[in-house]
Amino acid sequence: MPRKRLTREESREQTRLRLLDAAAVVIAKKGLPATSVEDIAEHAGYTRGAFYSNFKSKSDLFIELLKNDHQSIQLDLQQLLDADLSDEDLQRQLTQFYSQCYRDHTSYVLWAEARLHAVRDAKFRQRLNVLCLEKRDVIAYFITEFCKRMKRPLPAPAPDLALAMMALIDGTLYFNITMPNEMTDASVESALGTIFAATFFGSRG
Amino acid sequence: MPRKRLTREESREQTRLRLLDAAAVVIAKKGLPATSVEDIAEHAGYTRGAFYSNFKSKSDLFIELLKNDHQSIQLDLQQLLDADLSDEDLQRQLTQFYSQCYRDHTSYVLWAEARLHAVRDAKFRQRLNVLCLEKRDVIAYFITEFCKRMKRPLPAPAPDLALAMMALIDGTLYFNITMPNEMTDASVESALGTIFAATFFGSRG
DNA sequence: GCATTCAGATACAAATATGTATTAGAGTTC
DNA sequence: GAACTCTAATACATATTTGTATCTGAATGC
Repeated sequence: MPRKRLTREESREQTRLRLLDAAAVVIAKKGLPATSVEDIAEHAGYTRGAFYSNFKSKSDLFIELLKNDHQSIQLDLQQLLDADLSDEDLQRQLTQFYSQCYRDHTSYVLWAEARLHAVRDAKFRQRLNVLCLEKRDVIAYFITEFCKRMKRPLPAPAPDLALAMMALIDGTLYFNITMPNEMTDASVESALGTIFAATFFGSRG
Repeated sequence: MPRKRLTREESREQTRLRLLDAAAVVIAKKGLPATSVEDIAEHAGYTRGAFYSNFKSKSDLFIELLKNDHQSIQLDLQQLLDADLSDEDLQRQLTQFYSQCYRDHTSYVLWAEARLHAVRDAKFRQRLNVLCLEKRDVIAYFITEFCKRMKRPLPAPAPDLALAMMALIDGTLYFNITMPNEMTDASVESALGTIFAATFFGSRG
């Protein structure tokens, strides 16, 4: 198998990506603080030299990792909300979206790590909040439009509701991950569905 | 100032408690994995010798810490729910309870650490789930009774709703902690109040 | 008050982390 | 293809952490 000869830039980019991928796996597995730079480099098939030549620090790499994940989530979500679906389809799609988006738990754990890290590191917190608020805004806009379409008043300020929904979904998925027998997939759907419907329809739909 | 002469048992118990208190502070500040046994001992005014003579491991101490916190929360909550308050008072008290219970952030952070640790450590997860489910049961029972009193059907299985509410509250408080300007105390009250009311009253109360 | 016992300090050995400084080797330029 | 340049490996010096093994001094019991 003839291995393609890479240009310097290509090669560097490949290294970067491999380091990022490796970091996601290792950090999800061991946790951000317990993950050494060497762990990441080694798992990617390099040495620490490669790491320090591509990133300033572990924190630096981590925020980039989150940004990438965030962007792909935002894209998926935006796409879903923009598609002109019937209410029924939309609800089904949204439910599916949220039960899939953390399917392998990696992404969930990374964001949980991030939240915890943010509590302690003000600079990191600011950068993370930017991402969270972007997500909030997409959801808030959707909530607003949805209520408009349903000809119902907003039951509370949309941005507040959006953050609350993010909280609700994330926390519920946590229970789904750590006690799948107590919070089954069906329970997630039922609980979230009930609360969504009650909040935005005013009664069970 | 005549310092009381302590018996061996008293002295040992004091050491234990001091280590636990110190651990809460340091772990909340630096995070569980980043906190060394030495950090804890030193902050309590001892050396590692004292630590290892009182606890098997950091994980061991940590679960004890959580148990203590859990017990005091359970007690407060139980007391609140058992008191025969008017619906209005109860709602006010509950709101206050939840905005106070993480007042200094320490407790919140410890539970966040615990959740993350639980994702990775199966043994720890089991022990933590016991605590979570105890809390869930108290809340589920309350939800059931409340709906009965209101003569309303349960909108979904009470245990599922209880976990969802725990998720909602915790996550919302997280935003309140990390972006207090975006999720103000007033926002917390408004968002939680709206969702509670919608879910359990079927309309805004 | 002397011998005993136990809480906690001290000493030690092994492992792991970090960041930088230097080096080797492959890509680039002409 | 020779000089150059950058990526990533290697070497190094320093700092932490861990658990255990041993020691000391203060409570206990006779």
